[in-house]
Amino acid sequence: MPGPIQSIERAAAILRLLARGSGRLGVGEIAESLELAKGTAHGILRTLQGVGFVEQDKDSGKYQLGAALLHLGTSYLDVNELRSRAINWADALAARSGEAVRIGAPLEGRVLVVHHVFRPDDSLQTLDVGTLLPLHATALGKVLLAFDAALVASLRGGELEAYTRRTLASPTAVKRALAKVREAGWAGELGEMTPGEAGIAAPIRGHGGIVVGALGISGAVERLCDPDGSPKATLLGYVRDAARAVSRDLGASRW
Amino acid sequence: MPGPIQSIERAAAILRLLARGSGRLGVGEIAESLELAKGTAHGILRTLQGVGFVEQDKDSGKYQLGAALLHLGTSYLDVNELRSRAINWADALAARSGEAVRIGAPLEGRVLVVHHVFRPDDSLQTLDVGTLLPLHATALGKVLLAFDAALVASLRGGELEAYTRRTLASPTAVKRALAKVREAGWAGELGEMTPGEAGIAAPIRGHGGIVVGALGISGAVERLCDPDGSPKATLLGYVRDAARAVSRDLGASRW
DNA sequence: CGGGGTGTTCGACATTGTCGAATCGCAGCC
DNA sequence: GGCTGCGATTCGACAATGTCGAACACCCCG
Repeated sequence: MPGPIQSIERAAAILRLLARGSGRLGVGEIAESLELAKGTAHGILRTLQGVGFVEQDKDSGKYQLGAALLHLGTSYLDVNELRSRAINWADALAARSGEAVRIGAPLEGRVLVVHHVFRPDDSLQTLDVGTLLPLHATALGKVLLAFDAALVASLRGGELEAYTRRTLASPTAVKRALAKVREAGWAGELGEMTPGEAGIAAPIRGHGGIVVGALGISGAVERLCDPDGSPKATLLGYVRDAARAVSRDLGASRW
Repeated sequence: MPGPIQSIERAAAILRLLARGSGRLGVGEIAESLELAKGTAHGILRTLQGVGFVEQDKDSGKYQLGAALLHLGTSYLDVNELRSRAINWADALAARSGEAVRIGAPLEGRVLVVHHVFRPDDSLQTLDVGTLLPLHATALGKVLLAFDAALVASLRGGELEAYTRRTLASPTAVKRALAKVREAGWAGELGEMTPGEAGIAAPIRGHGGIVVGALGISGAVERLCDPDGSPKATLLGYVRDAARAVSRDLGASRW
């Protein structure tokens, strides 16, 4: 059995590289980052440009992601079953809880937001669909970690960035937190990603009970938590109910 | 000078194929559509699956677009200068006009929506970012066609689908309409894409005056047009003002 | 239980992708 | 205005890879 096709893997690596940081890189930078010959990198970039996956700035010569990816990304949402099943429950949860709702699934060692319902008020909010959130510092992420040993194994200690003073930044602390999540069946997060913001999430299960995603709300600590820091029981109940409903829709039994 | 890398082009073709229609296809269907050997198609799919660009349904064996594309698509939005420059003007235009605002750029012979501001009311709306709209049946598309001869050349008569009874479905009709758009400097659309809905759009120019995108509003005919079917002068003015402002931000002079 | 259809695997080999070296283009500096 | 340096681009030899026909595996249906 032959392995994967090298040039396609390399092309994908270039696209992922361009999705990080400034998003604009020269041929030399790309070649160096991926340890490729400049001619090789250039050939791949020329082809990616031809198919619209990459664009080159005429002035600086730098490359960046191309427009064709936007359509592909959006088309992915159309076929994503987790999202299809969860949309209505997420809308209902936002209305019921009065908070922003997000649905996440694991991707590249982080949480990919596949659906985002704004908090139903007039505040200025930005859409998170498509963004990658850290696993260890979000309620969604902790849920995904708690029920996926392989995901935990892929998490390296060096990657436990401290976003705030409350972020769990040691493997031991994360491990302990995950045990509690497994026991409780939900995860909370209190000012660990953003100061003053809290989150509550519950697992979404698919066939056979495997956790395929997480559903959660987030908002100001004062609105989501009791003075002692624990999540408000009513909100927690809403989140778990919605997650269970989505799970049933996905074919999970008895969750 | 060697040509593009065949396997990368083929991989891109597979992804585009999966972005159409049902979005789920088997190896045989993909091989047949792209005139590839089944082994070849399978090898490419296996690699795309490995990098997260494709997923395979365990039950049916069908392939579909993968989660990694969502993140790449969203990252594209972050580096898209047209969108970056236009966001605030689009928000302002939505508030000012009370209608939905969209920004589009050409992609694969259609209009790619790169930004969408909802009509500022409580009505249920779906986000169009990432979707592809037809060129001939939308105000955005007519603007892009009017100022891009190559785009017109790529448009085939057979592709002029009649979405409503008012859609311009013949090359002659489209050509005449585009001449008027060039002369007027904006495009309108009246029930040609969706019955009862109208659109008004103006060109966004970049360096050297080249049209790089279009900015437009859309809504019910009664709100956008006078009884005689022409766009309301105030709304048209708002659209042109906003498009000009974005153009200036993009470095176009004297537009 | 057998047949049909689809996904997957294998290995020969022809074609392609890789990469070192050279060239081109452009900007900045003297 | 010319030269230098740096980054993008091109080229062609050739080794490595991607392709594809054939066979196999699996599953569903009659």
